[in-house]
Amino acid sequence: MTDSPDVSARRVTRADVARFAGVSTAVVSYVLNNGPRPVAEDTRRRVLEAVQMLGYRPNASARALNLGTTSQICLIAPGVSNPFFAWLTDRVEAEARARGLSVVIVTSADESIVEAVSRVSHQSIDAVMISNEVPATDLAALGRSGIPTILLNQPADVVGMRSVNVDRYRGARFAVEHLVGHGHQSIGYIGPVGPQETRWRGWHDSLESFRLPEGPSIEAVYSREAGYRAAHELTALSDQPSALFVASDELATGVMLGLHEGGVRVPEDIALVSFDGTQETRFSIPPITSVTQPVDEMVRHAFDLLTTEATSEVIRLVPELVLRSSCGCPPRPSQ
Amino acid sequence: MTDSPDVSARRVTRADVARFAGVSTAVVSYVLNNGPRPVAEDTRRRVLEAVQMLGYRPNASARALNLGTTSQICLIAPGVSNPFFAWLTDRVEAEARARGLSVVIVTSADESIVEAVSRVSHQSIDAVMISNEVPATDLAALGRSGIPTILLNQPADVVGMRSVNVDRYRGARFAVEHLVGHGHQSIGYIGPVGPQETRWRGWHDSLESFRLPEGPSIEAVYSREAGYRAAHELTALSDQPSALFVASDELATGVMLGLHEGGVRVPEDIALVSFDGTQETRFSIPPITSVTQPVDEMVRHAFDLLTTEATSEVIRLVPELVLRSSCGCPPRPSQ
DNA sequence: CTGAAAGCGCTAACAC
DNA sequence: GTGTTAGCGCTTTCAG
Repeated sequence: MTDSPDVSARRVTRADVARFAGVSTAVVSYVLNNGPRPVAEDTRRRVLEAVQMLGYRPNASARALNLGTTSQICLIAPGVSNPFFAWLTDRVEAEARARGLSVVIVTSADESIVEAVSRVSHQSIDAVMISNEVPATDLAALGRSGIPTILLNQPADVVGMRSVNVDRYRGARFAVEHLVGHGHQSIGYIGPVGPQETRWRGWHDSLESFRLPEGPSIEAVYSREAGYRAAHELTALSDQPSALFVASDELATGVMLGLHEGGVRVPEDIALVSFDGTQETRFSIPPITSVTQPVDEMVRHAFDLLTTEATSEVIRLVPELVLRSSCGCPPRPSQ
Repeated sequence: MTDSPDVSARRVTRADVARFAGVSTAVVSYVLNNGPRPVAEDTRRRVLEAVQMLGYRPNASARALNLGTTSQICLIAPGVSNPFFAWLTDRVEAEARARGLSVVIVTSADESIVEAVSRVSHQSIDAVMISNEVPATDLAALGRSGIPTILLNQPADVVGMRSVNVDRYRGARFAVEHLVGHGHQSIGYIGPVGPQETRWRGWHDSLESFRLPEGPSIEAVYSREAGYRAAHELTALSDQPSALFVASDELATGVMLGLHEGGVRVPEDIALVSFDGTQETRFSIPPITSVTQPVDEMVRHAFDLLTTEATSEVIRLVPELVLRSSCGCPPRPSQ
């Protein structure tokens, strides 16, 4: 009646189960996989019993080898300490689980994306989702890996590459339009700067459409630190903007502290809108108005694309501006 | 000179490489694995060239089947949206990568840990690290999975189970001692409550040692929401404590907002110390004094334990109180 | 409804 | 220094 098998014993295989149940190995497979051939109810029971008794656990590697599929996908991301990627990662894991897949995570904060991809290509993985921003030059190497790949949260459309992302340009415009709509005439920007940067461009073009002067634009990479320093730069400026569009929540966290230390109050002295819409924005002091990414939807689409024939399909979703206190507009009570 | 192989072609195997290079499959293995037999420099070059030409990528499943090892470990955690687990996950991934392993993540926020473990046990995984708090009843099932397991960040010591964690009890005492040392006589607690809860006990016992009355203790699960609500409960109390020990950073984030809304200033009206020491504490407003976990060290020990003979070894590290503004003591300039 | 057997792609004895 | 070959544990076709 001992149900915990000897630990030191050779691992139980399908052959052991077959022997114990008095059937062939094929039947064991039929039972365990519910097919592809039918099995008599009685036999099935015997097999299941043997499995129990022996404490048999199938060997996933053998199965993968045979089937040519591992039921594992890989998520490449800069890391999960950034709350947006944490959010994304949690959603990817949940969705994968719902579809019977598991997720291998690969962080590529300090190494090139090519190396990350190459590392992944040495594992047997059914598909890869890349949520890093991939430099154009690395794209070719990426495609050559041979593994079905889908770009997640990647701003640029890439030829021949499936991609699910959010229209950051429009998101940025939403933010600026909202601020302008509430009377702001001088709107600054903190984040990656340049014509390649969709959020910067959205901010820039939007101001142009409104024939407003371009507020100060301070370059910052995606980190709390960078936001913090940028805010200090900003408060040192002679002409302060009345509002600020910050390219990510993570940045915004740092910006808020920097402004606070500089004696600049949000939203009284400066209105602030950020981009991402993670949990942090809800519990920041004050809570931050943020262009919120439809992460659930994005992830669902990504998985759907995986089971799709089309080799090149781009899905672009529209983010939504969620109002909280940081922009000075009366936010809904609890958001 | 076309180096991108036909996509629709059957995947190239080691046999193809061998044929192309005019050697046996064994030699290909010897080259690719740098052993176990020596290979003539010239032959090696030919093989490597063939690999290049054919775009050969080894099949990890086959390798795993043969070797009985996958070079994958699994990290079970409640999820990465909690900044502490995000931190932990990033460190685990980095350390794994440094050791040539990859990590599959399994989130078990909404399912029982037993199910998570069972799911993991159907994958071929070399080892599992569990950073959830595992109910005692589930421990047996866990051990029976047969996969080398190590408890990460688990407060309780478990017989026959390797474990790396932090002395939360002492950590909590550090927090309270610090607050008492700075004149606080009424110190409250927010977090999981009860004699099982090491942080609660640390707070409780510490007050007892100082012969101080027990401040208000408000139960809260680990979420920003819960912290937020707890803070509102606290501000509604007739006798406010002058200081607060909060069981986690994530909770603290919510608490800070709740206090803010209740018109209670930190640290002027109430000093606050939390537990974990994630990035968020540095960029909170004000920055939060926190009992900081030695995550790097913890993770390194965990991996070391994996390659260790000892089946039951417990490593308990000591956290460190990192001073910031939230407790009202003059913090070092930039921490 | 059940069984025998041929691989899946790789590693590493073991021969030469 | 190189080649032959027997598996690793599983799935599934093809015969019964």
